[in-house]
Amino acid sequence: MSSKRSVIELKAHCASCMQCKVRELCLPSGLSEEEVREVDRAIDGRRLLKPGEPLFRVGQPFQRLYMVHAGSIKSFVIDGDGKERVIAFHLPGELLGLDAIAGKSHACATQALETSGLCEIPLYRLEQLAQRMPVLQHHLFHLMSHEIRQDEQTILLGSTSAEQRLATLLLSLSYRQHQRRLSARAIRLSMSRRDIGNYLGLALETVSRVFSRLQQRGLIAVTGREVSISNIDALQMLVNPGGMHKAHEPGRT
Amino acid sequence: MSSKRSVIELKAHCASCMQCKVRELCLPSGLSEEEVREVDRAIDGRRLLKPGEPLFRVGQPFQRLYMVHAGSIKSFVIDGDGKERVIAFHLPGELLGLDAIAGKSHACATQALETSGLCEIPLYRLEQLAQRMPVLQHHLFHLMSHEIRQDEQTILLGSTSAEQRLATLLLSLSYRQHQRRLSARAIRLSMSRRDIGNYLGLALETVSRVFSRLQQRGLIAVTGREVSISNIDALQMLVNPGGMHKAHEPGRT
DNA sequence: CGAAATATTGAAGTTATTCAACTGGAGTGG
DNA sequence: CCACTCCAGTTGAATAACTTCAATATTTCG
Repeated sequence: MSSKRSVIELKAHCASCMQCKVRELCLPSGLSEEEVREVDRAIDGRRLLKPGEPLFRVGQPFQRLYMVHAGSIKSFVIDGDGKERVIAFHLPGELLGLDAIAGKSHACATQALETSGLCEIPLYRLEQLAQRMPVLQHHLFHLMSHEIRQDEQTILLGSTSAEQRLATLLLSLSYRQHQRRLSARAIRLSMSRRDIGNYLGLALETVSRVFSRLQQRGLIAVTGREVSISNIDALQMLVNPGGMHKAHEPGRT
Repeated sequence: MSSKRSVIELKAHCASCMQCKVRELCLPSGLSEEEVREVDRAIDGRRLLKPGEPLFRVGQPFQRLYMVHAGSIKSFVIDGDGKERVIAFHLPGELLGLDAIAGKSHACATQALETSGLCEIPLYRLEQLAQRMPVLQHHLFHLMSHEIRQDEQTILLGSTSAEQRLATLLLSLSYRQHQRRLSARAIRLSMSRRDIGNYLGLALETVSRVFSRLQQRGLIAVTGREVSISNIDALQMLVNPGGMHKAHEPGRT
């Protein structure tokens, strides 16, 4: 049973913040050993999600934040026509639920794209800790600011072509893998073409066509959900013609 | 001199947080009188901007947050082709610069759409105060969460039609005016058709055409930058067909 | 292996963009 | 006070981009 094996793996990796791979991106960033242990104690649960399993739903009362530990998660809403609209894809080290602090209940739903592990942290515990730890308080502001920055990047997709949108997504995934010490060239997409379309505001057929076009032009190599970036500079140029400065600092997805 | 008169008005209104009209939306929200006075003392300047005047630019080192006190502000970036892409319009009571905490420098530029007043608050002062005032700390998280929520709403525009996009903007402006105890029906747009297009990801001609179409169908009445919403329910239906529940809680712009 | 889900590709149809002409109001100067 | 200019906005016609519908291929998984 792959699920059982995953649980074991998860327990091994996620037993404590001290050994966590995404520790630097996560809440403990910048804290002393003792402080990390305190944060660790504030975590009131770990969850393992199977592919497609929901984490929380729209309107569900907000209780805790979730840190992605492993795997990947999509957040989305369902519009009046019943059509899904993806807001973001979340990778390990990214915090979920930040948009729910303001409204007391979740504004979007979340679902695992693959087997994923998450750490659960009640907000009130976090606020208590932040009250005593200026570094943690600042880091929380930092994390939220980062989220805003990423969302702004995503907003800008609205006024770009289909090719630019997909290129932006690929570069974002590439950059975030790189941040996590994974290959910046080889990407395994955990989401379907439909999810990508829903995220980028394109029909899934358009996504498929753009993949083909980018491959034909030699920018990427695609095999199903395996994408290899052959010419990262050309992709950058596509996203931001008149490339300017700025070596590498795209956004989340 | 309209500028001089505005300065006087601004000084009168903005001299202290205690009498500020947007106090409930702003930082003092939920604080005791004494605490409000402390926040007031943390404000290290007020600025008056004339129409079109920039507040900060992309890449400018981040130093302080700005609270819109009066008027309206747009935030935007310039892409590689030199084209402007508007990220948001900000009304009184909204905090600017939150996206810069993470990157140490501003990710977008800002500019006044009309004569506008702002309060400047250094982040480090705010963090110091939040360290001593749990309510303020929580309110800051709340404000940032709200910003994230709004940005998510804006992201969703990417997958909608031109009509839905414009309707969403109008409803957002309407709601925010309502929040500020102004008319929810009569809107005076402080931004040009071009700005609206850049924000919505549409050509300015399309914006103009959609205004005309919505007017023909009796949903709104348009006279230049004066827009009156005639049928708010129909507008809601346009944005969210299969209207569902949810009386009134759209987003920022 | 076979069924179901996912992905690709083509052709027709829709929507929004672009280019271009025109309107109307605000401000300037004769 | 009117003519002139400039800018914002509107409208039309042709074009380009994306979507939709439909058929086919491929992968996944029980």
